[in-house]
Amino acid sequence: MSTLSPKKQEIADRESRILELARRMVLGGGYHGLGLDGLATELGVSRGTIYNHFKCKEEIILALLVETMDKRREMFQRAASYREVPRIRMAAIGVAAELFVRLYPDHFQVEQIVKSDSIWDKTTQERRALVKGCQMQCVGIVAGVVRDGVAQGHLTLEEDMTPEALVFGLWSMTEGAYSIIATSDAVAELGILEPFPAIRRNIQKMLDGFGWAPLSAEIDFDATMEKVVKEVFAQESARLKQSW
Amino acid sequence: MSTLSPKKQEIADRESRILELARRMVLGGGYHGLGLDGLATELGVSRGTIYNHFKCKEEIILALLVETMDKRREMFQRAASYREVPRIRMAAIGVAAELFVRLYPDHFQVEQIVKSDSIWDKTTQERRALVKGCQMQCVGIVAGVVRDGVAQGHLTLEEDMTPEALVFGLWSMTEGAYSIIATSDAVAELGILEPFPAIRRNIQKMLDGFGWAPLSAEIDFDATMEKVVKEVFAQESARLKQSW
DNA sequence: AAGCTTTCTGACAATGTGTCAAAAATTGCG
DNA sequence: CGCAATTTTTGACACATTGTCAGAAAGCTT
Repeated sequence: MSTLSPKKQEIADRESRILELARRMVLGGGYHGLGLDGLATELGVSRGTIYNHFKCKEEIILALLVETMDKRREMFQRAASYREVPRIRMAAIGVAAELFVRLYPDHFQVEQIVKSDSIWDKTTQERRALVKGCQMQCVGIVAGVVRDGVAQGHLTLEEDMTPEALVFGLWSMTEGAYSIIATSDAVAELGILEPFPAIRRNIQKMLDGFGWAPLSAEIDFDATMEKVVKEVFAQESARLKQSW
Repeated sequence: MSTLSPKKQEIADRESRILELARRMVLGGGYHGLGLDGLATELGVSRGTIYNHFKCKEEIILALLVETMDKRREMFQRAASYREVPRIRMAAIGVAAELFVRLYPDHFQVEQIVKSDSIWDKTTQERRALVKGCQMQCVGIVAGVVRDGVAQGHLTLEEDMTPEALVFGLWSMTEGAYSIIATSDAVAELGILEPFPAIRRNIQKMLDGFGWAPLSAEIDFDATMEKVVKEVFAQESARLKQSW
């Protein structure tokens, strides 16, 4: 079981080669940029072979989504474990989210496709469960940090306000912001030359609004986040073209 | 010029019939739910006739987007003119945004499609300009209210923070939140039974974080927003199945 | 090497978009 | 009204793309 036969190995390798190429094609031209014919040709196999790996085109797209979502979950996990007060751990998760979107700029494109098309009908139950599970785990990690903040008395949530509702706000903001950035040049036209710092600031203000101590005015969050980049995400940040 | 000839009238009517039906089809099955063959058949014309109105399928989709965006712009305009302090006018715009998304639930589906696919290449310059213009007008309206808040001393923006950057935050939050709601049942699984009040609250907290007076704790915003619904959007809210 | 199993192939069916010459309908005008 | 000019509509056609499957090829086992 330790080593696969040459043929089996080739097949296993091909699966990731398919995904790698498919990712580039989606990045280039969205849903229609991914053509199974071109994909097969480029890989030096016939179209039928692709269908030995994935039941349909939509399954490939969902597989792409799972790949990056899983990577993000792992980064969130690492950020949430940072040894600091909850509010700073939350900022570390913000660093993770930002690094993620800059490392995998295609992720949001894939996400938009999955949202736009009625893809879910065609895909297998298993893969859909993978997506959902990853999503819920990410939310769970963040909600955990919120809970810690409440437990340590740094943050008091009004009645009928749950940690999850706060996470929903953070999720909305990042999801929306990255989506706007990725699919429109409106941000530049608004005179926002550096969107990422703008997003960070808006998020900080929201957490300030909830009264989560220490407030952003009391701490140099920029320096803190840079520290997180160095200590937790050294490897990832090295792969960025533009420096943090 | 007052009345069109019968034939011209028929053609003019058909254009809106196309859009109306196309909207339903997109709502049903996303990008692929809109089939020009079915569209033509349902309308009792041949496919070629559709192409007399729109150069391609993507143009139809963009036309759908323009229709609803224009409606939203108009609602934003009305909300921003509400005779109150800026922070409440901003809340009125929030009411407009929420009413809009509830009145036109298909809008976000269309928006996702436009974002996912590389649609822009196929469409005409004119219609793209319409979209962009509408977007910018909406942002301009909201930014104007922020400026009023600053001018009246209710809000002080730190240096290198522009009104547009704040609008970007609001835009991100609403865009992201509505997108999450529309395309996933994650919100319900998070135990957020009423997402719209949750969104309102998160937005209020962000504005609180910016220190925009009067703060949400100082005013009964729920009552205020209900008043806006009654006074500014009586007609629209009547069309809602569920009450505000 | 022969036989069995797995994998691959490419022609085929099915579906969908966009085009265009010919047909049909409409309009303008004497 | 009648007829010619113009506009509009039609549907067959060309082309592209996804998914299928019987037969071919390759791999594995003894």
